[in-house]
Amino acid sequence: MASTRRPGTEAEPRTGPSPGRSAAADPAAGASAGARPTSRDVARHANVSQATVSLVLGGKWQGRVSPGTAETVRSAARTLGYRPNLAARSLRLGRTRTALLVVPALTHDYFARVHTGASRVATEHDFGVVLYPSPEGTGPAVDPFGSARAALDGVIASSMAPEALAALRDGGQLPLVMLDSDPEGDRAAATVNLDIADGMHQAAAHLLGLGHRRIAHIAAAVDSWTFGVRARALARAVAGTAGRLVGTERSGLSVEDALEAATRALAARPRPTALICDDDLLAAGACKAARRLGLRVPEDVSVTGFDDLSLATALEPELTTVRLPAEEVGAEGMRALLAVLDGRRANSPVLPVQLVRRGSTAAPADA
Amino acid sequence: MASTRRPGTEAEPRTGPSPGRSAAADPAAGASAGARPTSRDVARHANVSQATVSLVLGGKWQGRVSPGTAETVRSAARTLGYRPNLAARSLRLGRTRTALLVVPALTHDYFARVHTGASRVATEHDFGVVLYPSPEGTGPAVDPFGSARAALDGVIASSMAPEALAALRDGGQLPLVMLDSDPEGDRAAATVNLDIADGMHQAAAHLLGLGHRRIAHIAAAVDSWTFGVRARALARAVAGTAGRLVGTERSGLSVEDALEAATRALAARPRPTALICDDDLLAAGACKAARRLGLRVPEDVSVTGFDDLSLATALEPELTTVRLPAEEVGAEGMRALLAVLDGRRANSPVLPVQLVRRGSTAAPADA
DNA sequence: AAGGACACGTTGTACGTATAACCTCGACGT
DNA sequence: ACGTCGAGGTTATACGTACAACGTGTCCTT
Repeated sequence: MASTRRPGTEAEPRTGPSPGRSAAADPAAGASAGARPTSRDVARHANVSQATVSLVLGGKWQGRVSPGTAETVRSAARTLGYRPNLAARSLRLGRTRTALLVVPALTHDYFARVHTGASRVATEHDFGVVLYPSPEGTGPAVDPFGSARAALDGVIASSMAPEALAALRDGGQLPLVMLDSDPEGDRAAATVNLDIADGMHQAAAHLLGLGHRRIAHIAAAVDSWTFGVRARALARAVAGTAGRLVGTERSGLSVEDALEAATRALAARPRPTALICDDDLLAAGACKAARRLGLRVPEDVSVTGFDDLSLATALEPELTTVRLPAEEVGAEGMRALLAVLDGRRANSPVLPVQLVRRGSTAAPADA
Repeated sequence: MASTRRPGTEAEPRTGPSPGRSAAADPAAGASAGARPTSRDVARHANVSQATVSLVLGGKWQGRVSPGTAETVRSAARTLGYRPNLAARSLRLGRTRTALLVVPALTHDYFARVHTGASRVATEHDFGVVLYPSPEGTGPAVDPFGSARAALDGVIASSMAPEALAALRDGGQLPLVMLDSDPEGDRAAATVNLDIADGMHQAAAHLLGLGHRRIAHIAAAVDSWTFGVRARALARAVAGTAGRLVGTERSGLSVEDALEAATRALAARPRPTALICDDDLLAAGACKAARRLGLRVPEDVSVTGFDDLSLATALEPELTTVRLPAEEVGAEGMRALLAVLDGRRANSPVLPVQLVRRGSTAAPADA
């Protein structure tokens, strides 16, 4: 009792002439081997209707199709190598199971990791991720929904500037999950944040505990929520202690820029004994600056980074830095988006961060 | 004579009942503001047929639609905020204008740059790129076409191992462009390669020219065409010169692994005076190893890298390395794929590479 | 004056899928 | 003997778009 044969399903009657299709255009037509099989081909092969194929392969056949027929259909699909046409499915369902991930720059290790995490969770849920390499060269007015070729179900945006965010929401009324962004400006359905303030507190406390009293801040000159938090948290962490913030130098997010900024910071007299940097890239530049001034790290000047990029352990000395669970941020962002799309209540976690003590910090010599 | 009014286009006669759609399901229905506008909405707004809208917005209206009507249509589309439904378009056209990019790991700067380049060219041609984070955690048998949710027009694969490549081609009969891969195994429609051999020759010649005679190779323990080329090219470059290859240590593609490998290489007696590394990450590890052994770079041992990652200039001393035009590789790959899809003849360029001399190499002390 | 030829649109499909609504049996209770 | 009911399917759409094929008036040629 493998399959229940039915009459009347053998010859698929074409409902009418099809003037819109010139079959003579394709010289290879006639042989059925060329084109990709459709659900109708599977149906023909299994002696059932296309609807049955859809039911079986869609998993909704319980009590509507007999187990034997279901297995026949699955087997036919397998032998034909059937893969559903995603465009057709998306058109029918109005959903694409694809999310847009907007990041400032994929070449920054942090965002690459965020992508990895988001992509992993997406794959687990049969979802896709398409990247939007954020408006750096093309100007800020690029429409993500124009350039992202895929139809989208939702958006995950990391470290978005406020104005870019506005453009995003205007472009499409899609569910939005924000990463590393101001949780107050809640145009988002959910937010995933890191406890950046705590990280900065840990870094500052670490330096203060070592005896540092003159600390300079190498700040990222990027208009992003996360860097604002870092500056404020550092100010608060130092306030009321024996230490002092003896300068803030703003720098672009590159080693070269940071080298210049740190050189300026180290020109102050009395010289700061520690540089607290907004990013590991900046910390790398700070180390270079120190050494060019004839100062040793950490003996003459301590340096801390932020993010714990792979760079942190490639440098020498290895960077003391604040480790951010980047992949987890991406993963949680995707989970939140999936929850929203399911109509479930998405939580907006704040993930903990952890100072990692390595070789770039030590007690100051003059303490 | 702005627009030619026509009778009979006012009331769009619904061709029949639509039992497949329960309008009562959506409580917000009735008001026309909720849903995304379709080309038919634009047509209604502009008093033309949907076909005309398609012609105008598709740009194929020359001589078929009057300029005035065309402008009316465009204006209507603008005010309604019309965006074509990509799923429907893909279904109709059988093409998606989306390419799959397969890379081993996006967290490696090189591949992030390849993606950037490919993505840039894609955007210029109104194409999309979806990433396939290659089978590292999930095992090598993952089907890229199952996990990539988008329907695809073609595939660009970088540094693919042979067996993974086979799985790729079995999965879908899509045009394939290979990057950094064996040009002989031409299952690909086109290949984009770097002149890796020349790069290795430049590095070796540089060291030999400085007077180095005992050179060790820190080789990447990755089964990839590009690393095979590096090893063979190095052997050839050194053969017949006053220099000698005094050891090859294989290492995983991480700083930690490279540290161990380089430590082994530097344990040889007489000690090599130069380490030539397959990758900047490995070079970073080599520098760490040297310093832990009390050796200075470059005074006691010279180190060269490969790729010119951002890491190269973050280190101190900055790495002498072979610069690879990563973005250009991605861009050329996408151009080649677009050419193939257009039915044009795609060329398979071999891009030049350039040694960048920095601080990690110098003449040996004992020369 | 007749017959194109052209400009400017329109009507009608089909792409492949998912599902609502319908149909056809055999079994079963009364 | 006959309605009824459920199991196990089928038939008929519609999603939104891009054309192929087919009208219309209008002007120009012969």
